[in-house]
Amino acid sequence: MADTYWYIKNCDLFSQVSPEDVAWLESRSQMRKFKRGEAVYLPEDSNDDILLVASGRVKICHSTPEGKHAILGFIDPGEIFGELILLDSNARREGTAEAAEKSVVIAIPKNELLAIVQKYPSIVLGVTKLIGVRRQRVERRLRNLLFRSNRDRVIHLLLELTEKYGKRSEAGIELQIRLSHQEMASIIGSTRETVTVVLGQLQAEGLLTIARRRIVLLSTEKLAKEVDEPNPKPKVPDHGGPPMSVMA
Amino acid sequence: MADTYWYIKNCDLFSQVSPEDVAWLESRSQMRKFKRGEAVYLPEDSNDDILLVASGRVKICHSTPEGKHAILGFIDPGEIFGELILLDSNARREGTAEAAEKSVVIAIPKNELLAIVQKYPSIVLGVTKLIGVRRQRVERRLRNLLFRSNRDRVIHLLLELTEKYGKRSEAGIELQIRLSHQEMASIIGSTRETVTVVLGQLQAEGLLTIARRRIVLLSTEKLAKEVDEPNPKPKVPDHGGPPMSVMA
DNA sequence: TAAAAACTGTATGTTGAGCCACATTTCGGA
DNA sequence: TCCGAAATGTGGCTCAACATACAGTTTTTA
Repeated sequence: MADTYWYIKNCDLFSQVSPEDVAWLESRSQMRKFKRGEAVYLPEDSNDDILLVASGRVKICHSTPEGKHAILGFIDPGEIFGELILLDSNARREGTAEAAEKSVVIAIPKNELLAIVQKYPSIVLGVTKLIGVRRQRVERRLRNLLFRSNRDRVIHLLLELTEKYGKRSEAGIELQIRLSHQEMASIIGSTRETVTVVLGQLQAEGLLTIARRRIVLLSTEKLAKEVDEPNPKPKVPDHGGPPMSVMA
Repeated sequence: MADTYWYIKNCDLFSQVSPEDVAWLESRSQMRKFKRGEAVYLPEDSNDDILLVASGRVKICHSTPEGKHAILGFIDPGEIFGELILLDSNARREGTAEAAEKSVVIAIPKNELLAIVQKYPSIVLGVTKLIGVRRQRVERRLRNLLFRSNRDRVIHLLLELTEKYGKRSEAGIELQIRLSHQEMASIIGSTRETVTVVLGQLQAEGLLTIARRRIVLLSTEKLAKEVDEPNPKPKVPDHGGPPMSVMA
């Protein structure tokens, strides 16, 4: 798998690692391709790999036997997931990961990664920060679920997506990610129908427009005001082009 | 503050640290006492300390302006909290911490702690694990909130408390922690009245008894079966005595 | 490009659990 | 030990959100 070099190098976490070590790590890693909807790992997997998204997008999910479904988060290119098994040797994965679209994932064996970590202690700090950031994200999600109405959670989600996927366009801020109502519902802990209705309301109120499954926010100020949050800035610049990570 | 030595030494995280370094760290730390209900920190605090519970118990909370209240977790003696500010220099604390009972808290200045960490890299790993464990805990909480009914969440809470505070007694397993219905409600994201009702039901069903605000679980098997979880083992041994950390 | 699959829009009945109100019991501090 | 404050027990009302159902639309893929 000679080409994964660029993928691994693209991950911020490994920016300090020498090309030789990256090459070594890559030679021990596995590249896997997934179609949209395919499972990347299951809870019962005894997998000892840390996973890196090379292209596409992976979602971390939890489901119940009764068929309820929750999405914990998305992993974009250049980001790793399944990182918690670095901490605990007998850890099992909780939940599942599935490809949100056609994706390439690099599986880095835990033990070889630990060897590299020995040599580059800065990686530990990076991983710690990553885990911390994700913990804060989950806590925020929990707060929203506890304190906010269904409608507010939709608005909140839209604003959150703005920060990561918002791209300024003529009409307003367009979200560079396509989520079905069902997916949004699974993120905010609601139902498909409710999301449909709320989005319809917001559109009727002139706060956004939806065309061909693309959401354009017309006034993030008004939306932000409604849930009493600071107005987010879109991350994706307006001079075009997909986010860097997609280039790989 | 010559006596904090034992407190700091009591924290697993610092078990590797030499007595001299512990003494130095303690000399830079502050001991603070709190009455039940007092705030240990507020979100707006620009505090640069990591906090260690010496005795008592601290709860991590979030509240809304409208007066809703959620409890994220409890910190028992020997455990640290506020650890996320180690990761990000400009991090603010989210939420608040308040003493659940009369408590003594050691405030360790971030910078001095970082100096010690330099010398004992194992601490980083410990902190990382701590953050990871807490993240998993929040994720579990999130799942419960998303997937389970109010009743099941109460049961779940009881089983969770069993693992940390359960003590086997003649009648069954007694929880060595006293929580008001309001507090339980704040933990599971419900209301005081609902918790009252559910506990009443469970008592009527013969699954537990409540006497003088002490909960005794009569059949963890049945409870566990109802929420479809493995039957938890009580952590506190039956040969008496409070948990070690209280001895300090 | 056509058929199949997935997604969206809307309406209608149902219900879990929130909120309010108040009586009663228990606790904790002086 | 007593008293005020806090916690508990119960009932009733209300409503947000879920479940169900189905028609119409868009997207995917064969």
